[in-house]
Amino acid sequence: MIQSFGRQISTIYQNITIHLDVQLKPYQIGTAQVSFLVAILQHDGINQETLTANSHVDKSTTTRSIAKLEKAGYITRKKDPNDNRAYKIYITKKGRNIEPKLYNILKQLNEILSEGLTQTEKSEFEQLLEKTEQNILSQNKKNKGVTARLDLAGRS
Amino acid sequence: MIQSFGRQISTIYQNITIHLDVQLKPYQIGTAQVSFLVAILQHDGINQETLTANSHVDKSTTTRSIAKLEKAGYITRKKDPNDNRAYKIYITKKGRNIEPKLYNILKQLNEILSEGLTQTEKSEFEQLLEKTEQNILSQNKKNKGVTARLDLAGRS
DNA sequence: ATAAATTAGTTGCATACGCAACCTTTATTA
DNA sequence: TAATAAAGGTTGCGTATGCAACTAATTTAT
Repeated sequence: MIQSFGRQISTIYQNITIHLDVQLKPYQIGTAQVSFLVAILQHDGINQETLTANSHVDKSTTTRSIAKLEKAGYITRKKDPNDNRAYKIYITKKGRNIEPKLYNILKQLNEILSEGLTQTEKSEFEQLLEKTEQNILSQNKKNKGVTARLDLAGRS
Repeated sequence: MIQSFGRQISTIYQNITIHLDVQLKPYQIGTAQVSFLVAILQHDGINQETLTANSHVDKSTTTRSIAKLEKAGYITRKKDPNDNRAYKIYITKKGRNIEPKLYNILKQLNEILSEGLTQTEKSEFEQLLEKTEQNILSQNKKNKGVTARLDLAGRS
């Protein structure tokens, strides 16, 4: 059996975005914005860098996703008075208003995904995903290090 | 705990593409082409429609991904003599040549993802992913049906 | 204190992908 | 058989995302 995990995860991911994009359409945001919006709802005043680090995405992705949330009126950005490079992100009233609807959509998604699984299976699944996530994250982190070292070696 | 499965799967997926894109760079193809190339390697002469159906992607994605594989010289397209609309996809010598390397990359990915899992856990994981995949696929299929029906209702 | 390195964030570029609209060809049906 | 529907593919558009190069501000080192 070739591929297995990778193929399965890819299909699930693509279909999650299809599902969420439909659910989120009334709120004029896309799947990409969800995790950022949730993070900001739970940590009002969080700075962009922390958002990026916690999301495991490229900082340019954060920039663009946050920009979209701001444009849609769910958040505002304010310069960090202690660091003129940095921004802090605050939720707006409009953002706070959709909080319950957003959580509902996410809860539904989880229920759809885990339909037919026992409670034990659900928690097993979460743990397996957690391990897998750590595995691939640390692999990619490792690769970056290797590349940098090779670059240095090339200079000699 | 909000999000859970969706967030985890998203992160894993993104990092799989990062990993695969690096591994596949020497062969001038991207992550998107892998599943198609594997399918063609295993079913020489498969038609595009079947590729689309088995991949659970939009047919436009197939069109573009296949075009890229053709451009890179790994496959050729021939008109189906029995149906002038359809194309059949054949692997080229160049395509057959990278088969072992491709399988190796995929095998490695699986090993990275499942590192530290027991054999039992691996097979559990696969089954859980399989269920999850079916759950979200059938949910999205259901939604399409509903939309279509609503459209019809609207005409009355 | 000043030069060099690092950090926070942005932007251009390339890839990927779904949806809707479209073109051709084939199948249905009236 | 002629009109209509459906099927196989393609293309335009919008969204998402990583990487590399860049700017501006802050730290570190000399």
